[in-house]
Amino acid sequence: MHFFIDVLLPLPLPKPFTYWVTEEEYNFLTPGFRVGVPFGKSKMYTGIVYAKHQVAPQTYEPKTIEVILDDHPIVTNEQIRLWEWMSAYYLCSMGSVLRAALPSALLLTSETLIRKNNEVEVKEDHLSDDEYLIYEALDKKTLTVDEIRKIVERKHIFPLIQSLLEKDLIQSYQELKEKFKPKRVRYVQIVEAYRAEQKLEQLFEVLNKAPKQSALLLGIYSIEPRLEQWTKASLLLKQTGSTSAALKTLLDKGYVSESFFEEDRIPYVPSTFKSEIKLSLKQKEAFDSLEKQFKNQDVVLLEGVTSSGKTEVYFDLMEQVLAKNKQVLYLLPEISLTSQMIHRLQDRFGSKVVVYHSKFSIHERVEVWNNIIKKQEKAQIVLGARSSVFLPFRDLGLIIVDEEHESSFKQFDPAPRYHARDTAIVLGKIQGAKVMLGSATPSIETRFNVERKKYGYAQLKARFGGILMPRIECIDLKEAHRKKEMTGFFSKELITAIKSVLENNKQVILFQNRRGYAPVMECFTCGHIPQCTNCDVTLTYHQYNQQLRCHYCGYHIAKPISCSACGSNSLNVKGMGTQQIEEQVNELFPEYQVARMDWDSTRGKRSFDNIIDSFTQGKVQILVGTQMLTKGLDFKKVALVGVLNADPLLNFPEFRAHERSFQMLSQVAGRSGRFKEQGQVLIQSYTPEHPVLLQVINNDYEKLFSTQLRERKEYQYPPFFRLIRITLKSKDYHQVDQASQWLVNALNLSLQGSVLGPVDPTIARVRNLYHKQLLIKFLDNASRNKIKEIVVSSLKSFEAIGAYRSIRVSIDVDPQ
DNA sequence: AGCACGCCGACT
DNA sequence: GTCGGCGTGCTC
Repeated sequence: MHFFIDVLLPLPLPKPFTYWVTEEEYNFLTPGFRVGVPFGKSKMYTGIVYAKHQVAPQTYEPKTIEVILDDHPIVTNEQIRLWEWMSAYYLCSMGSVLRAALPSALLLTSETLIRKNNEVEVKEDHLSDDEYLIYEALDKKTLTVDEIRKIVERKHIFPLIQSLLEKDLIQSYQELKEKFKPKRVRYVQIVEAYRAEQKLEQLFEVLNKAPKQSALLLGIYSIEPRLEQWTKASLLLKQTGSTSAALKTLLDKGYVSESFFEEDRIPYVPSTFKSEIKLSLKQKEAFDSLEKQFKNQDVVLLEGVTSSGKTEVYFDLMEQVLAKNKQVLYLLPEISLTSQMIHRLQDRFGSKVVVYHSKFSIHERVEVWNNIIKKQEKAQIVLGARSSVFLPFRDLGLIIVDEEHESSFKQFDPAPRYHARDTAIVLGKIQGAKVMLGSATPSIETRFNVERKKYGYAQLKARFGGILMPRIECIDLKEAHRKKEMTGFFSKELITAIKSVLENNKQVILFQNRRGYAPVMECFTCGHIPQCTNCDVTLTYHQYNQQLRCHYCGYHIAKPISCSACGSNSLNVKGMGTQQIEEQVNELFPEYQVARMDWDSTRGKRSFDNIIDSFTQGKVQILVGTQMLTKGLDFKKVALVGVLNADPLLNFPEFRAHERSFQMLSQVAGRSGRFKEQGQVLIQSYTPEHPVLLQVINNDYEKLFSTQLRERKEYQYPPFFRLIRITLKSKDYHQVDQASQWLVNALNLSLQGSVLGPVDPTIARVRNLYHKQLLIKFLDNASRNKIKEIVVSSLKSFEAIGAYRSIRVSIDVDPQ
């Protein structure tokens, strides 16, 4: 009898790989176990058991597995089902899904180590210089391949190692390294023999000339009078002000013993929730309506304007699910995961909340993973960014997708290019959990699904505490320029409004969308703008380090003094970056403090929190920033929001541009007047009569929705049509040009001309690769599976063409 | 994804 | 000649 397992590897392979196992291993293993398996020439990989069977492969001889890494499966069956859906829906390999799903610390790979063979005598004159160098270095310790590379300062060292192996002078072996290490904390206690009162007194006498050691013993007693208990060493040292040297002496003398205990990296946070906080009438209505909707629907949209207190409604809903002892997943876009939000949730639910997102260390992620799979109480609520849909939930009762319309829920690169909201809905189906989508400005797709009764609907239309919606006005930049009423980027009206707000001791937010307004350097003489050498983009000017940078490939040069095209010295910074706005604000309002917040100025989480703090505390009166300041933040004293130019947003060449503009402007506007008084919003634009601006001013989502539906239908876009975008990349423009034409033709044979392109994307060359895109459009009610089958089979024939072999293909289902 | 292999141009 | 570049194909 033969026994086999199919193993998923974290590589973009088309299917699982089969390995031999023993009968015992076969009986022990189930899908979801981690195994270490040999793969390729020398590598060892971590894989996940996908299936087990007794069918011997016909075309190859399977290898045996190296090791079983855990005593229980670390992936649930439900997760594997979600992975299967994702791989089929987003047209990517299971391996890519696996790689995205597991915290990297759980995916160990092996390292090849080289050691000296001491059994064999060496005749040194038989060795080349480099060989001798390696051989000598191995005297001291075993080396990794990388270390050897450094020693001989050569790139290709395989021939050298090969030759030494053949002479039997060295041996190579593989080592799997566990990356995750539980945090171990030192505890101490007085040894049993000295715990009795008498003995302890004697001990103090013995130590009367060692005051530091006595102090430590006293310290142990004062922290934990029950001497049979353990005392945390770090706490003891801190409270007694002792050094670890003194403690070591006590340990060496045998008066004290030590032990290490595993401890969580995620600290315990007590809940400070006071149960008398009750929902307002409006909130209660929304809550009841949600409950009612969930009786018949698995997915419900809660449409609630900014400041309406959606969060409190979520919290009460979560409370109900927790009472049934089920888990809750609370999804937020990455930029909304601010400490403000985390603290609010922890205040209410204490240590039941865990946070999971990209800023977490790989160790913390594994801890979260383990706590969830073990269904620990301390991980009952997961607050996380899009990748938290991959966590090993046991018994999920509710998923909340807040800011449901946010495009950052869609992963762009690398595969799997999944949308966390849509994935959450599938996850909800697999887990039997209800899904709540929350937004002030729902995506057209979601709102359309409400319309056609696929989703339930509830709303919360009044701002909490009866705060009025802000007063929004547009300022005509054409007019302002004609009347010569502009100072830099600021119209007269905006300046007056800012002045009046500041004089009333209130705060101002100035919003600059980044799109289209990165600062560049331009030559006044010839008009040349420095370009990236690897990509078809202009280089962006960064003031803080005086560099020109490419945002696509990272290429950078020092700020040039003269123009590289004509040699003149008349180079100037152009474009409206937040930096220049900040400078102009400084000139216009020198007596007030300005802070700037964008991806350039806000390196790291700390400086982000610092800026937020100084603004909330009123140390700063004017905040200039990009969309990152519109998310998950609550400022009480902001009376005016200024949008410096709405046009690039409105004119962005993308079918969602109007929807996006509405969402962004509404959200920015919502920052104004969050407390008692009505806020003011001023939007500068060259096209103040633009329909979307009117919709924003009137807070008329319904109008936006109906207009968008009409346009989307007419131009064949979601939600009526579905999109799949295929991008081909190659070093050779002609090759990619021909190849993309071939692929369009091939696809159109089966898809009756519904494939558009190929076109050059806005940025046609990135990292020296030329891009071509094609777009497949198909009716929403067409057979999705059939179309995807056609795509897959066409790509298979494509890859079989030798001339196109070096072309890289990526598929984006439901592109943003 | 690695990683080795094979073929090519640029040098000591 | 040899080193390193890059394109190609395979991995149970």
